[in-house]
Amino acid sequence: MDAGALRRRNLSAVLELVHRHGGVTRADLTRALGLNRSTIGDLVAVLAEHGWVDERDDAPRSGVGRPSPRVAPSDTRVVAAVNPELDVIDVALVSLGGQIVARRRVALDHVPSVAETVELTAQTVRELAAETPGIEVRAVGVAVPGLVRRRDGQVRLAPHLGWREEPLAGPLADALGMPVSAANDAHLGCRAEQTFGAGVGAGTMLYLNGGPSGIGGGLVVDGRPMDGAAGYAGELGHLGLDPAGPLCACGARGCLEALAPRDALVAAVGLEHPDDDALEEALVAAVAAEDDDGAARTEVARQLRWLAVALRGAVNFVNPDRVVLGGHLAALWRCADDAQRASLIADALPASAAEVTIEPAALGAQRLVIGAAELAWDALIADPIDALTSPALAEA
Amino acid sequence: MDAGALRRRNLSAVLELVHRHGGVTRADLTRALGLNRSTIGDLVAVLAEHGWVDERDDAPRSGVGRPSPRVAPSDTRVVAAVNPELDVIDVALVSLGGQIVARRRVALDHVPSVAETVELTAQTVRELAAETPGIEVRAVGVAVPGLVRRRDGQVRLAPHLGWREEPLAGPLADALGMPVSAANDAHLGCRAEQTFGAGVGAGTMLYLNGGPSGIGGGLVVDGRPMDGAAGYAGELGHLGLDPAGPLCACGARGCLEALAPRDALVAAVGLEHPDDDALEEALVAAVAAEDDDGAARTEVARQLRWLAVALRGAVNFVNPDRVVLGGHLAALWRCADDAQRASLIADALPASAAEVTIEPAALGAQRLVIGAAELAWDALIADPIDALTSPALAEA
DNA sequence: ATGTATTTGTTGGTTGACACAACGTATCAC
DNA sequence: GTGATACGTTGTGTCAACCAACAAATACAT
Repeated sequence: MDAGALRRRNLSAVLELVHRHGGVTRADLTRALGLNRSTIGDLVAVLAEHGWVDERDDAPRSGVGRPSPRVAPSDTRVVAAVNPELDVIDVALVSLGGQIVARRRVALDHVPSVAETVELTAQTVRELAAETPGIEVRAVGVAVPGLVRRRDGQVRLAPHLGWREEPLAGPLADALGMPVSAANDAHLGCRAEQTFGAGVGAGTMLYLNGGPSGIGGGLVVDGRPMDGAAGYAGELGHLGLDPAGPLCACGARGCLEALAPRDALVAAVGLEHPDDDALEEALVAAVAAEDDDGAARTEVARQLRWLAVALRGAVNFVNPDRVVLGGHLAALWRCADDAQRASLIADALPASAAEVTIEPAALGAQRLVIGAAELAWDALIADPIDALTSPALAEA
Repeated sequence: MDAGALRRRNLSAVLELVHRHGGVTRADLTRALGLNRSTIGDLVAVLAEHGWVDERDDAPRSGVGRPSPRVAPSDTRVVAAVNPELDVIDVALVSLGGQIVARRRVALDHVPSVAETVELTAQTVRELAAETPGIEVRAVGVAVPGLVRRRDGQVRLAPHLGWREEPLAGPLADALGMPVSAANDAHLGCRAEQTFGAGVGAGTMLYLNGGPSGIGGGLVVDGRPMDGAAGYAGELGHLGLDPAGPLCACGARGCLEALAPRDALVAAVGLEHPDDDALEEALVAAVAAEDDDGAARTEVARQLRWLAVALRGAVNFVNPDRVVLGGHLAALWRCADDAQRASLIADALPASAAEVTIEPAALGAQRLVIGAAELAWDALIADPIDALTSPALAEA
């Protein structure tokens, strides 16, 4: 590691702190990084000069002494976040600090092909960029509902979209002329919750998300999101819990995903195609109702029991300090009573269970685009020097 | 990160390479670290001056050009590795590079208390150090058969030894006057296999070890051993696989550990208290025998099926590129036929299963002391500058 | 055997990043 | 207002790594 790498590392550390906190004072930076005031001033000056951060005088006064200026993310340096789904392509521009500065949901009347997705995405990103004067898009992150190979952004299998072995990041990078990364949507939901949601401050975090197409998740180890060998880590839906259980889409029996399906909850409350908020509301109401016939309450209790078995194994396995539940698993959590909540990790080894807190996801519908933006920011934050001179999609 | 930290980091990187490879040429170091020849020369000179490495002229000639001297670990700088067990305390001195330079197994006629363990260990370390002229012991690592809190080396629960909430690292550090770390034995077996055994080169590795007291394990993420929030990660024996299964010692039903116990294999081959090698030999023979009555073969097949369920879930969860099996699980692997071996991950998601290789552990009976030594080396390698001036237990 | 190409170690000077100390400035408490 | 506190700024110092030139040691070709 040479001196240049040292500079890069420190710039990266400053940028990361500004990103995670959405703005910090220079005094905070000196304390957090242990560097000299003059060095921090130098680092911030470099970043400000290139337009990555702005220095403002709006920091809250914290006590006696000369006030320290706030180093705030610039809203002219953004990444694009993309989330293709069944009937919509969700595109957003996200600034340092995780703020969504522009967003457009492109409605579709059919399930998009990869080629269509690439074209519509590129077009939408260009349009959004053109609408905001002075903005520069520097990278793209894509959240795909399926298995994505991290190193080249190849979609291995997205059953929902009918995609199989389709290159995605490459063509989109060609179309937009900037780096593109892609990853699994649940992974990126985990990223988002970790950075800005219910996982802030967690060291080792387990994230489980329940959606219409199954249960996915992510794992954070020592504050770093874990990808696994190829980027498929976190598929918690396919823990085998019961050899006598129902057949799962994956071909095995008794997967968590088959034992606690979202569909069953939807059916129990008698709704059609509710979003997560509507499902949660209906479930909480149904469980709370005294005159409930019991279908919802029974199904909730049943799914909670299986969730407990899965969590017992997973908590023993990775010893997390936080577990975050999203999608319909968050709905289960919200309508569980205290005894049910306690039972979720009651059977885990006491030493591991003692240090873990369970929380519902906090970011709601913005989770995936924020997570995708995190993915795009990764490389830029890790190597700000290269990014300073890299090509950008400037305003038209 | 200041310039001093840069120096520390580079010294650490050199030391780590020398450690992992048991000696490398200076030319290798320049290539691996991307530093200038003169810088490498300087770094090596510092380490050699303080006695951590030796420069020798015995490097294999690799081609034209001036030969590069080999930077080899010195065998005078060692750490102590300790493994208390039911009837023995295993103590070894291990040099950089993982070479055991001295070892003594202190036999006991009863299960030792923590106080006895501390005293016997301290005494044995001092004796071993006194036997070898010029040797300096700089740190201690302890492999404990139980749950150990990493940050302070407190034994939470070691049922085998009857220890519960016993401080261990602190008293031993006081007795020997040097830093002491302690961790779970399966964790450290994982460390050893990762660094010097079947896990060399793996990025994400899953390690499962089967022993008389249950099934433990460890997880390596991006080349770094994962501890979890408090150091209890890797307890793979308590994945819940069958709600109708037998009761486990942990209180839950259908844990892997209860479904694939070592005892059942021992009983099937009719041995009494065999070590792992004897068990493996007997199992392989029993399964291979044509006139086998089937007890061993049936039990092996049954355990392999449960192991497959556990591996399916774990492989889907963490997407490893390598799975290493130790203890009686290695014996299972060795006597499995090709179809059985393939079935171990046949049910995992194809994308994840495609990249994983399964291997039996390679290090045998030295695994735990080597792993414990790795633990002790950690801090020294991470911060060689401090270690240069730290107190040492020199020869008497 | 001799010369040439190749690779590496060594040396002295240069560069770059951060630390340090002194000073200027802004706020708070009294 | 005055002192205390905290912080930014500036010029100088220090340390680690780089670089270029040279020397040394080997392989290979003739």
